Amino acid sequence: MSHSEAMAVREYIHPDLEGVPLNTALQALADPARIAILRAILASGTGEIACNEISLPLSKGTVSHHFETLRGAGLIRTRVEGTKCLSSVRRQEFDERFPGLMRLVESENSQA
Amino acid sequence: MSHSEAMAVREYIHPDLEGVPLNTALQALADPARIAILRAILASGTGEIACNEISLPLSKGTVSHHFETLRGAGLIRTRVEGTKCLSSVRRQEFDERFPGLMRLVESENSQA
DNA sequence: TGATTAGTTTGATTATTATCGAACAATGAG
DNA sequence: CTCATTGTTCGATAATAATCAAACTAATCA
Repeated sequence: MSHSEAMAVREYIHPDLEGVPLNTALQALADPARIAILRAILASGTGEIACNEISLPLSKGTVSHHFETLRGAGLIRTRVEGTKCLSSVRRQEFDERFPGLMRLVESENSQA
Repeated sequence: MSHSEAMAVREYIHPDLEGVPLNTALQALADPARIAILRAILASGTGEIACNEISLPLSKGTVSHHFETLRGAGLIRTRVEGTKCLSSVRRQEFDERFPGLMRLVESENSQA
């Protein structure tokens, strides 16, 4: 492909929270791996985390899939930074849409 | 079987809410049919409902399974009343364990 | 330009969950 | 006792969802 041609820059779709059904949010949260990802982001100093920064016993393809699911449910926002993609929790928006939900994820630190 | 022999009376197991992991609760709630059942109970005048009183496009075997799942997650309590089994929402206990969750189920009246 | 890093996508496989119909069990009514 | 009602359980199937490995894309670096 020529150097001067238009090159599709990686772009992420972030849904409007108002359009996210409760069921979608609950389904996204009903997986231990995704809960672990959310907690890792929340626990990070910067509030942002890259896919490969979180250590889960999963292949990178699977981790990418979980990030995608969280994104689709309006739980995280992802931006491109060089070669990596930093994700943050859409805390305020999500809280407005589903009050109390994220707080539960945050406060439960025992089991899955 | 003789009339005087011990007859196993239908008995339901209701878990202690403290022992219910967040993940179990979320998974139980991540199904439109179960959300519909909870809403039907909450909307009923008595606060109790029998399996067959709720009209869903599902076989009775499947409905029974969903009630069982809700029971296992500590969301409902079921008692035997004659030939029917009346289920109610364990509202207060559930609210103490997972503040805000049931409220979301209750307030969302649009989609799934 | 070539190599490296980070993540995505695809295709296939496995695991889990939902679902049904039919058989079964318990209770109450005739 | 026999029948009707209400659920449960079982066995099988269908539909989802999770997972991996490998190929691919983009961006940076040397």
